[in-house]
Amino acid sequence: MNLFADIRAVVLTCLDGLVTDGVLPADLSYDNVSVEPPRDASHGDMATNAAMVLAKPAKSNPRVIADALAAKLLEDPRITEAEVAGPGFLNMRLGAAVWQGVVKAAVTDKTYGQSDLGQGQKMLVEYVSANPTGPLHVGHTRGAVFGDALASLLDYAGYDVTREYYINDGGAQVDVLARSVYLRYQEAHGLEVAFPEGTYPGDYLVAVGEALKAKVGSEYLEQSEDVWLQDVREFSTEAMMDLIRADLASLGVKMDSFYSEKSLYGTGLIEKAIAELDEKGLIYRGVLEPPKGKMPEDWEPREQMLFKSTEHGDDVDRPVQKSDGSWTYFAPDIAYHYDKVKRGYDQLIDVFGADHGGYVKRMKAAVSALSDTKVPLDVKLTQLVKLYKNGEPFKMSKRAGTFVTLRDVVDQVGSDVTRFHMLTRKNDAPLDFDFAKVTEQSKDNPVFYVQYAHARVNSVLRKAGEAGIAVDDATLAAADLTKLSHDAELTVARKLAEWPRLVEIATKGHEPHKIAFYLYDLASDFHGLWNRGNDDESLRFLQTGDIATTQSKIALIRAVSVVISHGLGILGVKPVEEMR
RNA sequence: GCACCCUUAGCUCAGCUGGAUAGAGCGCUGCCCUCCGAAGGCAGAGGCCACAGGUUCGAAUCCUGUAGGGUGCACCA
Repeated sequence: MNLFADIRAVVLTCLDGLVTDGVLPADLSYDNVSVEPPRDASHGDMATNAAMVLAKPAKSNPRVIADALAAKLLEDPRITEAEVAGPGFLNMRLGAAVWQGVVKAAVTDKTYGQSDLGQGQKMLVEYVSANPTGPLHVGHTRGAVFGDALASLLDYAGYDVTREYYINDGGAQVDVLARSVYLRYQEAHGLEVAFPEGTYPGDYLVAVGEALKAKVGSEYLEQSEDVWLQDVREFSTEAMMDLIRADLASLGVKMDSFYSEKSLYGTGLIEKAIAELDEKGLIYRGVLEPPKGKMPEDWEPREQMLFKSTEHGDDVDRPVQKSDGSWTYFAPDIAYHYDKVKRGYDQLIDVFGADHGGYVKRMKAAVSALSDTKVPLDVKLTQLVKLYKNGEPFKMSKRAGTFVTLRDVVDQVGSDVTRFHMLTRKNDAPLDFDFAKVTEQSKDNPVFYVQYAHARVNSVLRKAGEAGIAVDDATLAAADLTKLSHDAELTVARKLAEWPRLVEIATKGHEPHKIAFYLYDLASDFHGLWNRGNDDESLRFLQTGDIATTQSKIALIRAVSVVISHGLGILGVKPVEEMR
């Protein structure tokens, strides 16, 4: 059930009626006709722009159309008022029965708010995809939370979603990892080692070195790199992926698949992807212009194999092979996305850190070329996380020991708080993360504000149960909701009615933060109603001696807790039963 | 030099495919617990939506330009 969609359908039907009446010409497009909540609630419950949108193509006056439309709309029993305002806005008010219906739907329909928007389309969301060379840090955390919530949102809206992690285990950085682990391995054997520039000195590799020792004993000691490198590399990346999987698990992130870059090599997939581009005339040999402005010291013209990405919206063509004939990092990425297309996904989403912003256009160009523009790729960039401690900003630095890992964050503030907080900002805006503030339990902290609302509902249910009033969902579904008639109560129902619409808007924009903001608003309306009970006893949820009224009021707040738990579920946050 | 993102109240930020008098939290002022959890609520003050043009019935929203901030820019991933 989506009330706004329902009323829009009513409006469209009425418009057809106006065509029959000769007020409007036939074959007008209704695409731009919208039905939405007015900015100011005093204008009514819903407003439509139909008359203004159609006036021009119909060569008519918006007010004439609006007047005629208003008369037609009033024939629908749900619409109690239809008033023309301003230049041609049509404001509608809906009867209490409509809002009571919303409450009933939220309590009884387990799928309330879910949508068939996605039509079961196959959607691949790739996120995190951090190099397997160490633990995840705060930046990855934001990408993980964002990607995960986006995937859940799409799932909720009817897409068939796959969550995937791309393991960059094919490049030079895993060789560096292997050498670093080898040093720890030597150390485990009691040797003095130094960590030269270009190796990873992090403590987290100590255990890996010891594990390697446990596995191979002294076999690799005193051996040259070509003997052990491959084996140690595999051993180390596996260890790092275990670490990363555990990190993700601590945040409640569970991938459907891990896709290895290395697995692309030797299968001919890269060659095949490049050949496919070649067939489309998008591969050629050439020399790129030097970059403007900032000329690298060692720049010299080199002939390379290039991808004509400019034909698909990029600014310059991109190299797929180095001058020595080996692949650039871009080539396996092309092959990987080629594989995504071949696996039959209807839409792709990549979640990258902001430092990969320069990579977006070429990736889109590649997917556009490989899918003949049929498969859209949306790239979402997550901006930097600025860390604060006691109000003081501090920079992450491996050397200074202020490198903040995902685990640090989750251990200190918890998964729920981390996730919610990181979703209260648009993905493309920088995020402040203050360790003191995010753990604070007050109105200042949206997580607790929303959870408090949920807990309060629970508290009332408990109290009602103690008083011997049945409040299970079946009973509430049968409650006499006509008793819900006070405007303060209907205001909450109106907010509940927006939920399905909001899900669709957030889904279309790939913007899970809208869910977080909505939940805050809903919680706010609920807290407001709660406090009205202080002054007006008739607005308290528990009405002594009047079970029917109590049950109707509890149905309303139960509906609130249902929607809150759905919403928090999308964000990956657990609704709490009581505050501690 | 080029590309992408950002600029809205003192601070941190929302603002839907363009819609009516631009919203919230914090901070500031003042109120509300013999009453379902005050971890909450109500009210007040506070804005030239960076700037300049354009598009139209109508612009914080779309387009162009300017200024300021962030990020990234052959043979690294």
